[in-house]
Amino acid sequence: MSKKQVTLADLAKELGISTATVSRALKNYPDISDETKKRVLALAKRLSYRPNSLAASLRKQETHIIGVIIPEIINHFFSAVIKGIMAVAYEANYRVMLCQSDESIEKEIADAQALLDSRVDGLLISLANGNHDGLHLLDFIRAGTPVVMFDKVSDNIPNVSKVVVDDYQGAFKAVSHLIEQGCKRIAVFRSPPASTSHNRFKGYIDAHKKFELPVDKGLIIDCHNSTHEEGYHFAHYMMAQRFPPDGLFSMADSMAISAMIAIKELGYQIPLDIAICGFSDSHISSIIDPPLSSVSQPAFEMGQKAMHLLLHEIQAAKNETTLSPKTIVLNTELHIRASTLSPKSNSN
Amino acid sequence: MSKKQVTLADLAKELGISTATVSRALKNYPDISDETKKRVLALAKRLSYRPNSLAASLRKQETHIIGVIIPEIINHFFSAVIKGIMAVAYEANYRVMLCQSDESIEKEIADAQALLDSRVDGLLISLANGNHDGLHLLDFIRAGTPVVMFDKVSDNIPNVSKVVVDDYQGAFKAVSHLIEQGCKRIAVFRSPPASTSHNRFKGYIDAHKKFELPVDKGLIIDCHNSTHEEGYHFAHYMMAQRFPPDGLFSMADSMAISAMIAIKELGYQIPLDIAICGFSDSHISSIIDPPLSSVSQPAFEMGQKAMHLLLHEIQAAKNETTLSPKTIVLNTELHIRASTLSPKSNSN
DNA sequence: CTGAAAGCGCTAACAC
DNA sequence: GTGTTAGCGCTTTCAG
Repeated sequence: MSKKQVTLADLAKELGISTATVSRALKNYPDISDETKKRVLALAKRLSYRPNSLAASLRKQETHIIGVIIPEIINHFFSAVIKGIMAVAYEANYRVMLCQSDESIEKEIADAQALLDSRVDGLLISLANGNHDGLHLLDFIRAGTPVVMFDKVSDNIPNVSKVVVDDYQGAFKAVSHLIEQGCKRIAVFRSPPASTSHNRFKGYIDAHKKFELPVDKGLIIDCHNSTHEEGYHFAHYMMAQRFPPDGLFSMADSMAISAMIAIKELGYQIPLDIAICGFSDSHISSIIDPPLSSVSQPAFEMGQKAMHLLLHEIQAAKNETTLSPKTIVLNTELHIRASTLSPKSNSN
Repeated sequence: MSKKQVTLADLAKELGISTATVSRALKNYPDISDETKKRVLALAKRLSYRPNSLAASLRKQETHIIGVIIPEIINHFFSAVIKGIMAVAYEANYRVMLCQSDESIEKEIADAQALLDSRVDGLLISLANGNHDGLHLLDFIRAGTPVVMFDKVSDNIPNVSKVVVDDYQGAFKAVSHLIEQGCKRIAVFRSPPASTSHNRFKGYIDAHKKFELPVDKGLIIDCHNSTHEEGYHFAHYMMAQRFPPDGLFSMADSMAISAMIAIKELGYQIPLDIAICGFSDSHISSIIDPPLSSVSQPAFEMGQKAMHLLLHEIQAAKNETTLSPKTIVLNTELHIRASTLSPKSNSN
């Protein structure tokens, strides 16, 4: 297809030297005379020579490419993570092959397989929702390719480092705050099965325990995909109950925001009738009316940290050493805004 | 580094046949006996053989990887485009190498170079801001690697297909609408130099011409990066003028939204004192108060179309044929909401 | 300081 | 239906 590329051999022939020398000259090896180096560089430039990374990768058994698999790219949180990953990757001279599982486990597996076949030097992955433990990642371990998981992780893969936020604490703080504001019946929009959702739910439960508040099972609402549509739908469902909640903890801002819209349409006041707290602190939360309280997560930093970890592991693998797996837990922060600042707390 | 991978040769030796046969068996070639095929497949599975794409790519001179360069990933528009790209790529069994220029021309050039060295089969790019014509892309053309530009494009590269939205019409409709609502002095937040910004500005000017409304140079506000911060800042600047505008056309929703916040804080009413229209129709526009009128762009579709075009060109390049470059222009739609529905139109 | 030669893992003529 | 062989373009011993 493409016009014939110019290769080391072409340069070598033209200069009457060996490809080995040309290769070394281009790579700025110490043992090459300035003279040859200059001639090679000049010719390479003149013929606009471009090294073939494929060939180098095949030979060196390393690609300087890392694979990234995320569930969904149209998502402020994940795009921020990717940005963090790419920032570090760029500095370290690594390229990124990006895949999106679309929350499908099958696609995630297929993508991982393809990345493995591409001989990526490492993999960064956030698991798709669902009760799967990511065992297909063992193929990477077996091949000696480092894997670092972030955000939605699995505990069933030995020897894998992870970067997560403290989902438990975040949820615990959020729900405790709601209770302190006087909420007695706090509904929860529970995201689909994933480590994050699991830990946040524990935080929800434990906050209730701490304040000795009973948990009403009827207020636990399981969502399938954390979309705006679901938030809207479940808000209606929730407020139509015989004893509607006076607080809502939504594990995703998207749902929290749509719920707010639905609730306002229904004629309820926020936070007077129901206080609402989200998770992720998307920029939008501070903008809507009333401003939405939310738990913020350091997405960009998560990407950076994950990539750094991976680079270390790649380095270690090169040296045939093994690092003991690390788990980095980043702090969440509860941003309290009007949607939870209830006068109820006074009348309490 | 990695444990020794199992190769075709390993399978061949174990089975006492040649690598060629193994290769053919795995690829389901017609001229292979069912017997051998079965044996090969079985062994491959047992040893969990994985093909080395690197080697195949080097040999076949095609990688089944496409490069994508965008200015910024934390951006609803661009992530939606990427999603469109990846959806089509996945179906066609292509991988995506993603780069982010961060609106830096130098980084864009470096990324393009790296992608070229990786021998991607094609490139999809949206140019970084600034008055540059993307001439570095000629390297791809020279190498016979197809390029398709989208959104922010350049007209100075011959033989390159493009996918854009009708920025001119979008802006023209938006500004015409503002004028019809009674606005007499319409400020514009002009995004940094780029094809999109250029065309939208033309639409702004021509709408004024159509209605024989003079353009006040003082109302043309040049932004550096279309951020929320800028929107906020320039809103203050704009309203502090001796004759503040009664309309605002912002080339980015981000700025429009922050401007709304600033303007409300200053005590002005929207749209009574000033009507506001944005561009991009981010989900947020329909949520804020008042809902923001905005010009929507079909981002996902843009990604799909661009990838389809690229696939065609890759196919053509393989067949040594050349397609005449195409430019696909997608329609924009003006979503009219409360931020521009001014009572002024009645008193007119 | 430079060259010869082997080989990374795969595919595609070309034989038989 | 299967094997032989020659590379794809690069890096890296090993020799000199």
